[in-house]
Amino acid sequence: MPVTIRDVATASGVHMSTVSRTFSAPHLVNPETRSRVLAIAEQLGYRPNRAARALITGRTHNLGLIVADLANPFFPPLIKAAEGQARQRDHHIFVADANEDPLVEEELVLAMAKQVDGVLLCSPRMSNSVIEQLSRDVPLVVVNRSIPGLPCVVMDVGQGARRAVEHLVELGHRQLALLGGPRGSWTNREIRRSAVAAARLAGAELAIISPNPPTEEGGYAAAELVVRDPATAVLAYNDLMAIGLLEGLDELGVGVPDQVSVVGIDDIELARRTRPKLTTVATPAGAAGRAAVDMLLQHGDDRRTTAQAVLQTELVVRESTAPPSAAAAGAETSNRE
Amino acid sequence: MPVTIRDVATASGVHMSTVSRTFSAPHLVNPETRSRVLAIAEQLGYRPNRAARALITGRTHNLGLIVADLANPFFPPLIKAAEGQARQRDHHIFVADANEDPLVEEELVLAMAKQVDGVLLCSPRMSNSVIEQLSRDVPLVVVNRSIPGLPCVVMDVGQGARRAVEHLVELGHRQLALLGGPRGSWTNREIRRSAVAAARLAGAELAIISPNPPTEEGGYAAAELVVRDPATAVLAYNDLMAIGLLEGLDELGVGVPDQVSVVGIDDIELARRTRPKLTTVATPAGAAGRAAVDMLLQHGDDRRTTAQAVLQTELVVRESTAPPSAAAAGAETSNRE
DNA sequence: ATGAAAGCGCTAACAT
DNA sequence: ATGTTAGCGCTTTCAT
Repeated sequence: MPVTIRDVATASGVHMSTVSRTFSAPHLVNPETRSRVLAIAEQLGYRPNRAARALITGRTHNLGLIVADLANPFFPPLIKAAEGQARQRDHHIFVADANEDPLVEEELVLAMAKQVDGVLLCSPRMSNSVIEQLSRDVPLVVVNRSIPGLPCVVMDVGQGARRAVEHLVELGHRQLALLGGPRGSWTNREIRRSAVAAARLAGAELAIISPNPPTEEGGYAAAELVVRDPATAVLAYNDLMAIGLLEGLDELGVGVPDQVSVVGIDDIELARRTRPKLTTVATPAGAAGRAAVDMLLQHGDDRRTTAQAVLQTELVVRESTAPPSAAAAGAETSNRE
Repeated sequence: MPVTIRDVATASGVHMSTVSRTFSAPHLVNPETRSRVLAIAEQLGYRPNRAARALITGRTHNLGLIVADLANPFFPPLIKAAEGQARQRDHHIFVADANEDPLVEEELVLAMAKQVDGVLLCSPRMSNSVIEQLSRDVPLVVVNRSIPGLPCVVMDVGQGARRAVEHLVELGHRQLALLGGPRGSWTNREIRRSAVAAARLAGAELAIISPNPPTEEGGYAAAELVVRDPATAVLAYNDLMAIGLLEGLDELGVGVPDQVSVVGIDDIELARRTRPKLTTVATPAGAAGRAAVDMLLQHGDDRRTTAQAVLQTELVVRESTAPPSAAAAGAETSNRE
């Protein structure tokens, strides 16, 4: 039923190889023949079978993209940017959701391996060694994680976390809390490391509440813990958690930023729309997606360069941060009511 | 570099075909040989090349899934459910984002055609005829749209819209507005049709504000139009728009539900978290994803049955709807201030 | 139970 | 500029 290269060949009275050339190396075929073949192909509705072609060329013109969780609004902009970039380079992107599960992640890479020219691993939860292992089967570019020897695209969340802490300290906060993300997250470790260092440097205390699911629910559920802590300001692993925290605090009657300041990370679309609007560390998701695609595509030609792109982040101050209130400040000496 | 079936054959001292059988028809091979081959394959890290296998069997064990917009939170639950179902059936799902663009959509289907056993088209923006055309190249299941002769999974949004209108009327509203979605959306037409009918039946007026981008921005931007309209209650094309509208109205100092009631459609996660919590028509996205996968998979065996699954929707009343206020009710006779 | 051979749709030398 | 041939990695008759 599907029309093959052979059908086109017979119908246009040339050999298969000529039809093949018409598509993959047009300049090698007589213009007249070419247009005739093209016409027939069009008329027959012929479409080259990319899978069959890949079997021999070794290039599928497909890229795989695996994300930890499709439902996290941080990813769609990254994915869309990657798709746009890939399209420009005549490639297609197949997305798959790993469900925050390292095993699923691994299985997906293996399943994709032979059908794509490379895989973008976004915020992988697998161990470094598993990723290194996998990278022998298929070219990999890792996003949101740094692994020595592998091409990586990371956002400088460490710098972002530092800026966030500095911002809070400048406002007068001395008791901070960090709402950590999931285990196995490189980003989480980076944030914690920088936040701890920055707090120490500024002479502020930093309580760590961790691990938590990197979701709104996670932030929402953590609201109680935050309230029990003497912290007057909290930095969350990502915007989703920060937003959940906002809701949780509101539910508990704790005013933001009056009683507690909240900072997120990512600057997802929604961060502009909360009440109060969320102060957050903007990460360039779109740029990361494009960079990752570029690295994957050029990595194919030259397997030696394993560049590590570091993208800058930026603190966006909105309404969820303010100086600690007199009431809260007093809590350090007197008891809370 | 990649290890092939031939490598395994030589290493285990049997013929390729035996290795092949070990994987695709284990019962046809001697248990001893089988375990030996399996051991060697494991040790060599052999993975059958699905693409090569597909060339001959005609089945890739991959499914394509194309969504109108990955950034719409309505889709992730559907996608995740579809992936789960596919995994159970030993299939993988490749997702792609059509960017609300019919042309991109078509291109994606064509690109996927030979690499998947079928494609799930979610909320397609293409014309019926284009879809019908494409369905000759690759098995298609359409979600959120009804096309005669094609297997479809639709949510009964018409019934949902009717219930929403009835709910509003029961509360006492007589001036309603419908915030429509994008052109080319089957769902949009269904909603409009049912809402109009239900309003007429109930003796209420229904203004139609359309088309709008089916996004938060779309709803936000429409707030002004809503305020100019005498309507005391509005039904939005989806939750995203309803939430945007909530924000827009808030910005304009219009209280919800005190001055205007708002109803969404979809019941996305976020709808539970807005302030006020959104009254909405819940659509069973997960069930739709699973049903679509099932249809696609059984459709492969039996091309004649083109079932149309209709999934029920349900009105979820939360806090964004209330009786019209005296002030607003008075606006019909006196002038608004 | 296993081997031999043909071929899926296509491309890539190598001829001519 | 075009045809011939071989073969990518795998499955599937058909023999044995």
